[in-house]
Amino acid sequence: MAGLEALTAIRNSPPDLLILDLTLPDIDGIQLCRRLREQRLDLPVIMLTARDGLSDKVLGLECGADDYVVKPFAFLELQARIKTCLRRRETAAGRKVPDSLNLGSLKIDHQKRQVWVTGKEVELTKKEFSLLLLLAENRGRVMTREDIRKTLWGQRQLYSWSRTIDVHIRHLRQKLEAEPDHPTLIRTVIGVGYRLQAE
Amino acid sequence: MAGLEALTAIRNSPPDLLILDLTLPDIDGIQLCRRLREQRLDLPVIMLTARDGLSDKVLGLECGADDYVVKPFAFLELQARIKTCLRRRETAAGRKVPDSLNLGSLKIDHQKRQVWVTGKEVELTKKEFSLLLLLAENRGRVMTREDIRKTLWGQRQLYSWSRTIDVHIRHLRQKLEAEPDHPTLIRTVIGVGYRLQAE
DNA sequence: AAAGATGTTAAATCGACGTTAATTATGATA
DNA sequence: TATCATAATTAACGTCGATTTAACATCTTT
Repeated sequence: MAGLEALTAIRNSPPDLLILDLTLPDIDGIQLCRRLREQRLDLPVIMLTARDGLSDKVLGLECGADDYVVKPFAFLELQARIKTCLRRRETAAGRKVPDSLNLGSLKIDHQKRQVWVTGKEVELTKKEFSLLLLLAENRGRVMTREDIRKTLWGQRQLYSWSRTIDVHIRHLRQKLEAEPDHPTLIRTVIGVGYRLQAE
Repeated sequence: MAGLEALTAIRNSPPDLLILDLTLPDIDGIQLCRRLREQRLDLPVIMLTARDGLSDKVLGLECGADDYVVKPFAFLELQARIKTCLRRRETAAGRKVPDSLNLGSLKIDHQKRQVWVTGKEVELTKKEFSLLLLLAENRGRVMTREDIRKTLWGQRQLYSWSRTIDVHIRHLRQKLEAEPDHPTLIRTVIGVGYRLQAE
């Protein structure tokens, strides 16, 4: 399966774990992994590759993979690593990540990537959803523009003077706020960033 | 350090991450790791070992280690794996303990960038917040105008005859003091600077 | 009282954010 | 591959609040 195809498929029905070959036809595993993270799809990823070079390993892990297995590998090892990954996710210290967030009138389903406001479903684009999720996961705390840039855009540069983030915020407000021009949910913290009002 | 010793030390003050050599004097790394897990000490563990045998790897991961690095290893790889482990922890476990300062009636939450006086939230601008934070972090001590200039303005020149700092102090007092004209919280130390009254 | 330091207020300047529409990128479909 | 719809980004400008300046007042110390 090609990388881009995979990305779509993953979004539509996220698997429990992803084993990713570093060499895919169109975009490589690292790119794919990065994209996943940028879109806040935080499923466990195991990188699988023939390359043994150190820089590959480091790159693989840096871009957000959870683990790395070099080909040729023993199946038992892969199996063990898969187990570890899944266990980690589950136990993640007992508090498993709830796949739906309820914040007053706002409800977010992490897995299905769906959002409701006062019971009515709202359609968000990819970027909008990622942004909302970031804010929601850190509700109450201010997310600086820098935080947002790093998380949603990663390597690909987004210049600091760009108004892209503002535009997405605008769209979110239009879709989520009762009065988009007097936002109560997504607050601006001038000179710093945005904060989603904690319920 | 021997394994049993370590176990006690870890219980007493759990580190952020554990790098465990598989070969320790009394009980080996795998044993130690198992014990940790039995005791619900869920800190990230990276196994470090000379043995490259498959069964060791599998054992290591099975017993609850988060990752496994074979000696001799490149420091960069270890570094990358450490990063991954910690990142995973951060995102999985969600929020860390917020570092909030409590100074009598004044409460400051660094993370949320919020400030309360006698339980009521007070809105501060960026400069006001930075200034307050500087004073609060050095409460009891006098911050000279020089200190303040260096910290809040850095390179960018702010002439010594400028009244900017005073104005910000004024604003803080208006927002924080019971009687802004008779400040008790932010005291002036003439000829030197300002001091935030230690609790 | 004089000099130097800080306090105070309002006005000027500056910069951050908001907003809309146009443009470009993306991805699906034929 | 060409086409089309939709999403993401850029450009351009508006608005408003934050920060700084200016001018003068008041306090402190000698």
